[in-house]
Amino acid sequence: MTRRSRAEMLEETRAKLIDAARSAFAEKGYAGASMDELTARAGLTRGALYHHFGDKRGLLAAVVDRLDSEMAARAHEIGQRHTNAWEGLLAEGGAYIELARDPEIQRIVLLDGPAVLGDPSQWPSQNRCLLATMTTLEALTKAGIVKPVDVEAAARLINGAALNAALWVAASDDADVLERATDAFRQLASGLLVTRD
Amino acid sequence: MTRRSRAEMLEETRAKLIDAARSAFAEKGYAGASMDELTARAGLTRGALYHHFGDKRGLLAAVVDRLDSEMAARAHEIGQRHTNAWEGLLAEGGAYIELARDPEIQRIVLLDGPAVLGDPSQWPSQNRCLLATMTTLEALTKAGIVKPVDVEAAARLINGAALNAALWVAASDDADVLERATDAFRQLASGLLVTRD
DNA sequence: AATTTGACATACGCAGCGTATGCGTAATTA
DNA sequence: TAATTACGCATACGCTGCGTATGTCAAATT
Repeated sequence: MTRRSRAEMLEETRAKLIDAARSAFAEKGYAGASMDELTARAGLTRGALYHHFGDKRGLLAAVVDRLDSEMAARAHEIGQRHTNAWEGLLAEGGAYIELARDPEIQRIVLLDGPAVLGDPSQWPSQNRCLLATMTTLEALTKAGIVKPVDVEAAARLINGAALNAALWVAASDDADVLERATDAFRQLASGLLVTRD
Repeated sequence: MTRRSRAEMLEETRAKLIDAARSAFAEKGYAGASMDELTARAGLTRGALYHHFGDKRGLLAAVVDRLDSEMAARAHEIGQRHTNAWEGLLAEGGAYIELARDPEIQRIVLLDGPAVLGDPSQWPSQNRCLLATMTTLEALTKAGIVKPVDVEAAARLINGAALNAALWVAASDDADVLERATDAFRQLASGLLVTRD
């Protein structure tokens, strides 16, 4: 049996709670998820929860922060794969659309998150996805590929469009909706280009 | 004293409840609003509420439907003011951004609505805003001003971008953010044009 | 005039959150 | 190493608030 320090145990408990909350929130939604059941499933009680996260909201914030990081990392990595920077931006947007098809991300980050925590752009996670897009856009303007635009504004609109599209894609069973959404996304984004297509 | 038929009373009660719910949801949020307090403020009890709307969710749906209609009407009317159809579309988008600055619309339609009722595109109101945008886009493509695009997909992305921008504008105190958002919106939308600017 | 319908009020039960409190073990100090 | 403190977590309690079952009375129907 490995000896475990107190700090290690603490981290493990936090992780167990976040994991349990992640599935519970995804399955039942934030309001529908019971803290009693959630903590019990993690082999703990509500006591642990309030000790670490203050309240139910705090737990959601922690879960959202986790998911937000994972999304940004994956999308940015996909964008990096492209040697062509412009194609990279498009791929990044497409990645958001695909990522947001994940039921966990939809329910927690896109639906319950904003309602409970308020506007995403004010989240302490600083909306890493947004920052990633801004970085990419910045590089594209400096390279003269994209018109000199307000980078933050453009990034927000692009992300908003992509995430909204994702909700649409996810809600419809039609298989070709994903393609329709990505196509339209490319067309819209081309509005930022210096030269067309 | 005017004589009132039973049907008139019914409509009046519904209206009183919807009005009360509208302010309550806007002020405290959906979860934070108490049905007891809400109905009492309207001079009624929860009995009336469950009789007319089934449950709390049903009441929210009714309120959202109301707001959705109002938004679509106002935005479309603003769009119609322009003789130039393309400028009309841009104005319509701009109108959404401005409309969504209304705290009631933000909180109820943009934040709580999706969380409680699910993806807006599945709402029974059929998202009148979306339909309005689609109609405008359809006309523009037929006129050869806009590239032949998937109208529904494009409309969804445009609306998503606009509504997201609105959340941003509302959350920041900066006065010039509204202008930055609308400018970026125009640039993005120009991606749909056959010829540039 | 008798009966039915329907719009609301009243009453009840139960789930679930937050807080106050208690307990035991690991860290700290001497 | 013995005594004390700190802290991670469990237990216990009260309160709010939703949904439902039931009651009531006036309007509509016959």
